Amino acid sequence: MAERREGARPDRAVFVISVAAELAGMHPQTLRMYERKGLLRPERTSGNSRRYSELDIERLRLIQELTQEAGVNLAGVKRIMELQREVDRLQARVRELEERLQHRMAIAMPGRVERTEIVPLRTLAPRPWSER
Amino acid sequence: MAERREGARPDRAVFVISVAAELAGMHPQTLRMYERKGLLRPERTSGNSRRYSELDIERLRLIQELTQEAGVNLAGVKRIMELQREVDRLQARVRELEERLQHRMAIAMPGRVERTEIVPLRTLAPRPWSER
DNA sequence: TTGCTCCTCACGTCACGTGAGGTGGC
DNA sequence: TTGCTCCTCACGTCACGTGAGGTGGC
Repeated sequence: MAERREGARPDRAVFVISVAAELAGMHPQTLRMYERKGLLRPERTSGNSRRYSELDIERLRLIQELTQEAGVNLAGVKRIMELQREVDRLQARVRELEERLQHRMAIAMPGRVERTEIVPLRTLAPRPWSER
Repeated sequence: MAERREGARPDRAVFVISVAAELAGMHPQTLRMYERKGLLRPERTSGNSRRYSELDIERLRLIQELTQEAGVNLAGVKRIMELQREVDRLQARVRELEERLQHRMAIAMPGRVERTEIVPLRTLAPRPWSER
């Protein structure tokens, strides 16, 4: 198995504030303000300098889109990012449940699975688990 | 069957702007501004006056909470209300899917339903639909 | 030393809320 | 007529972005 390169990990804090600001197209002071408002929390070195990850940069770009294109203020951005996480979580849960139900339907109606719908089982024999 | 009283319907537009503003604890001009920003859309009478429903009042109270307590601006409120609708929709979908799956499990394991988990069907006889 | 980092303070700009002012219809 | 409605305009306040200024460590 190949070893994962550490440099490729998007949560690895590798950028100093000047580089992060350049990558995001922002003023370094703006990044400090966003942190003060609780919008993101870059890591700190032992010398107390900020270190930003690739994920932090993505977060900065999202903030930029919300503030500049949509005109949302920072309190709004914070709430929106929280809600977006909730949406993502729920979407994953829906996918998981749909897959389980699809799976059940495949047992109930082998070869005729098109949608997850409740159907009467009366005339249908379940396919044994061991034959799957 | 009893007839539903029309006055009780929360989507019925019954309040003129001065009353709606009083109920929401706001200035009438503020309500007009919110409409201009697309945060809510009260009905209009044939004479072009606004008429607010109970649901509109609830929406106004939500806007008030987001702006005054959380400090969100109106662009943010708009986006947050859209995302909240998406969250509500997804939560309902999750409940629906969980119920369906629970139902399937009840068929597979009568009397032993605790969690929705995939289990082997090999040794279990399905409960006939007609007996439910 | 140079060029970064840290922080605080201040200022220009803009959004928001609200009041004034003038209009029109029940 | 009175009291509402409609609208636009203007002003005070505050948040946001950014620059200055002074500090400290690799």
